[in-house]
Amino acid sequence: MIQRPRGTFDILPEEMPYWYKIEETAREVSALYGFSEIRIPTFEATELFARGVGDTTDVVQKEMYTFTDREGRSLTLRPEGTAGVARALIENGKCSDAMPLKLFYIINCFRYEKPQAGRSREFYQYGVELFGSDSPAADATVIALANAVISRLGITGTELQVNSIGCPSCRPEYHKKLREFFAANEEKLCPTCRERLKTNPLRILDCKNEDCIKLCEGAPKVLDSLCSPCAGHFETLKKYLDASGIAYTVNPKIVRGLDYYTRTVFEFISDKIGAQSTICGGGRYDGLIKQIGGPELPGIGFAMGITRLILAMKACGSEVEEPMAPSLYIAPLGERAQLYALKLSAGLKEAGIYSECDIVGRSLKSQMKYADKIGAKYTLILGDAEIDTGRAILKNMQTGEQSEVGVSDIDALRRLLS
RNA sequence: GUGGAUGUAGCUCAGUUGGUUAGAGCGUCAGGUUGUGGCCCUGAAGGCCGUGGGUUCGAGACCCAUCAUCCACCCCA
Repeated sequence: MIQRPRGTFDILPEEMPYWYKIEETAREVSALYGFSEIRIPTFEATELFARGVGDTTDVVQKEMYTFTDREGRSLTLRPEGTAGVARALIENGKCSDAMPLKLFYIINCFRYEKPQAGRSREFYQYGVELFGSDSPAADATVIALANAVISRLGITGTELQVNSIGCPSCRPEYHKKLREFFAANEEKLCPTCRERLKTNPLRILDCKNEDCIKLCEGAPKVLDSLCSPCAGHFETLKKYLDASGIAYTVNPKIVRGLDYYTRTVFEFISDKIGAQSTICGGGRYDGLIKQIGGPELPGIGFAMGITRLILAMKACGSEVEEPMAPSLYIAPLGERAQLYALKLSAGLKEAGIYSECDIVGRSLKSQMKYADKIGAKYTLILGDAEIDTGRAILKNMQTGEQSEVGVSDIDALRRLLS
């Protein structure tokens, strides 16, 4: 038995209603907000992610599926969508289009991580990117879109957390202050945080270690260290969110692990799906396009983990479409009837009626059982006598009622069934 | 990458202090007299007991390794 690779999963037919609902909702709401779909390659030049996502990040350092192709080029299975979308815009000259550019995508991504509830090595995300506006109104729009999708999916009890992590002009200053603060208290930090002190001191604020949490209480706050444009941006965003009636809490501890984020960062958190509780994560990335070789072009976006959405939908008892049940099951008896049944079934399908017909050669009793199991609304019993007379028995599977109907007129049959 | 728990039929699980041919329920398939489903009854198929070593006269049970799954850390969607 050859098993699927670790961290991958099969999406079985019985799960599809959830996927359909999410994909339909994502497309519908995106369209309402004026976002168009884009599809990008599954793999890209490794350098795109190294430069875009940032080569000090965990994602790039230890989680990428990188390989060399037959010509010796280094390629990487996309670990996220934003860098690829940004690349596609630059490469296709879209940066000169009318602004803002509003795009969404539904893709699979790959990260070499240890699997856990809500975390797999191949995962799916619905993401949205808005380029060409540095106004907090863009931030508010994107957050409103995320909020609308989540609520339309019937997911309740989520919390929106927002924060600002500053920009290239004020963040270094804050980093310096943080570093100084923690360096003075280094012996109180946990081992991983001592490591973070060198790599990314912002992350220390998010540590779950008790001693670190205590120490963080006295640490300089990001929001106090923002430059005035960043502070203004954040204040205005909050005002817009308030005006839109979108509830949020400010969490100065949220820090995104991707280097391209600037200013606004946000997460929608669910308390119902285990430790991987971020259902949607996003933020502003004003430097990204420039960073990967395009013009100066601000942007903001988010991504939602589809399997996490499904976990949350199930936890919330969100309703999804039932699988289609056939309107009619045709039970042929014998060779002649089989032939006739296939023809009849095809005719009904042409008329837009979902009908099933035995193709296994079962006994009538077994066929009845099967018709019941698949939820057929009616069953038509077809033997030699019926073909000769052109009239057969139609059984209503709910009431058990039987009546004789003509089988040569498909239109008449269709009317009977609907 | 670190830690904890768990691997017996398609699914959910039993399996006594190690002891003959490995069990149940659900599901699947077939029957329960002529061409009629749901309930009920009968029967069948389906397991190298995750894999590889070891201990033992004897291992599904014990030991070691390995793989996988789940949970948490980490990270993130």
